[in-house]
Amino acid sequence: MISFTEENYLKIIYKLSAETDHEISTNSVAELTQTKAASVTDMLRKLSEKQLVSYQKYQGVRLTEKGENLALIVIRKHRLWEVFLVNKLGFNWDEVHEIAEELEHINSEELVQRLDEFLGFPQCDPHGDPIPDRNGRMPELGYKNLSEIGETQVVIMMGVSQHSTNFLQYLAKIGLNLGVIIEVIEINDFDKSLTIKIGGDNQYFISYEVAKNILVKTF
Amino acid sequence: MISFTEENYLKIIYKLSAETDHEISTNSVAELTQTKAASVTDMLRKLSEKQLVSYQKYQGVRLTEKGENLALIVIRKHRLWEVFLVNKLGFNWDEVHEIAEELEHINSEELVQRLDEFLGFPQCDPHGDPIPDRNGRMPELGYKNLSEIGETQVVIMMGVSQHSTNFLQYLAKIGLNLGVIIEVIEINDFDKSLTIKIGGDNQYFISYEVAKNILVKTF
DNA sequence: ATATTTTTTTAGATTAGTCTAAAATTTATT
DNA sequence: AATAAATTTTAGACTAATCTAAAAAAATAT
Ligand SMILES: [Mn+2]
Ligand SMILES: [Mn+2]
Ligand SMILES: [Mn+2]
Ligand SMILES: [Mn+2]
Repeated sequence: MISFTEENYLKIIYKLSAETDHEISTNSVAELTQTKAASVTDMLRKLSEKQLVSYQKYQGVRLTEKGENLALIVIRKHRLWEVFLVNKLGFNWDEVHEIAEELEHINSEELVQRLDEFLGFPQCDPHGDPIPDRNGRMPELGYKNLSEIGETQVVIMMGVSQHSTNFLQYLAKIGLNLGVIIEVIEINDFDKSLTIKIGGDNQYFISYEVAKNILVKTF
Repeated sequence: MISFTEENYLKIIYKLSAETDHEISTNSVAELTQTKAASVTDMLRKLSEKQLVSYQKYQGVRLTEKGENLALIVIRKHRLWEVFLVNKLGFNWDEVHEIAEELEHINSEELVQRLDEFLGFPQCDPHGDPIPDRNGRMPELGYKNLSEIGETQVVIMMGVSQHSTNFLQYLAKIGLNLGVIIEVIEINDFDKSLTIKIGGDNQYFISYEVAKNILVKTF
């Protein structure tokens, strides 16, 4: 069997792997698990024995197919529960991440299937992240980061790629909600910050850092 | 903070306390937690330090008010999740106990409140067990055990006080479902076993052991 | 090419929860 | 009341997950 803790490591290695095709470093895992590098080394050896990651000391780590499948199952559960919390229980999208961090470890395939059905087989979670199907296949939603959009283009906001309460509440404050129409007015060459128009109305100035974490759909 | 494991001990001590007004023995706790007496002793000392139980060595254990409140919160969560699984996800009542054993440890008051509301503030779970309110007060449902009912009396089945899959599937087989009408035809003096008529139709012979675990409402 | 810095691993300890085997205490039986 | 039996606790050990401090390896800078 796989423990709660092991599942968290797999999920975090998966997330880091999405951003690079190199092996993942011990330190970067330590940062996300909020543990020390020494603890990560121990866990990597254990996961490696279970054939969930391939790991050579000093060379970083990579998920095996088996490890990736398990990671995707956990992510599927996390995102389905987030949909449940928002669509059925009426939570705000900035309130659900922590609860889903617990719910994602509940162990029952039957439960996940029935939950999926109960929610109407959603394609993405309240933050716009795609939900893997029962076989771990991620639907391709084709969203882009707002930071990749050129001047004068008009897009619809579909999600975020950062879930911290801070960030989500900042977005709410300036009116960046799911489904709003965003026009890129101007991009500052120097720091890539941008001026945008939200809903054809208010004009706002946002940093590159913020834009990078906003998912949009082009027309 | 209180751990998953500690919560399970509290719940089990609560359950045992309902059947007696003596202190609870180390061995009886060990049996329900599926651990050894030595492990229970360790845990009782720990719970005692946290003021969740009162415990003197060799004298058995009893919940403090604080411990009882925590136990009731866990039981509330367990039963609400069981209602969710049956009423919303369409599980059978004999399939939900194990899953609820995991869900009951999810930590969020807000979640429990919203779930309660979403379910329409149910008074009892799919097995007929009362659901404590947010303050830990158990609704008084006034159900009796079928074993206490006299000959010729007619009652409605409202629940069970034993949740094992075995038992529930046996009930399903002979047609003892929630809401059925049961007439006590004859009680055997010797072993207290009884002959009953289910739904005005089929006549069945059931043991005292079974009757003791069936909750009924009189007219 | 060395030296310095950073990253990673090892060594040794700690805490929670569990176990077995032995000792202590309580309960039951003669 | 003394002995036997059952229950409970202690002692000592184990595993999972973590930590700090020191050692080893890799990356970077001179
Ligand atoms: Mn989340
Ligand atoms: Mn999400
Ligand atoms: Mn149950
Ligand atoms: Mn129940």
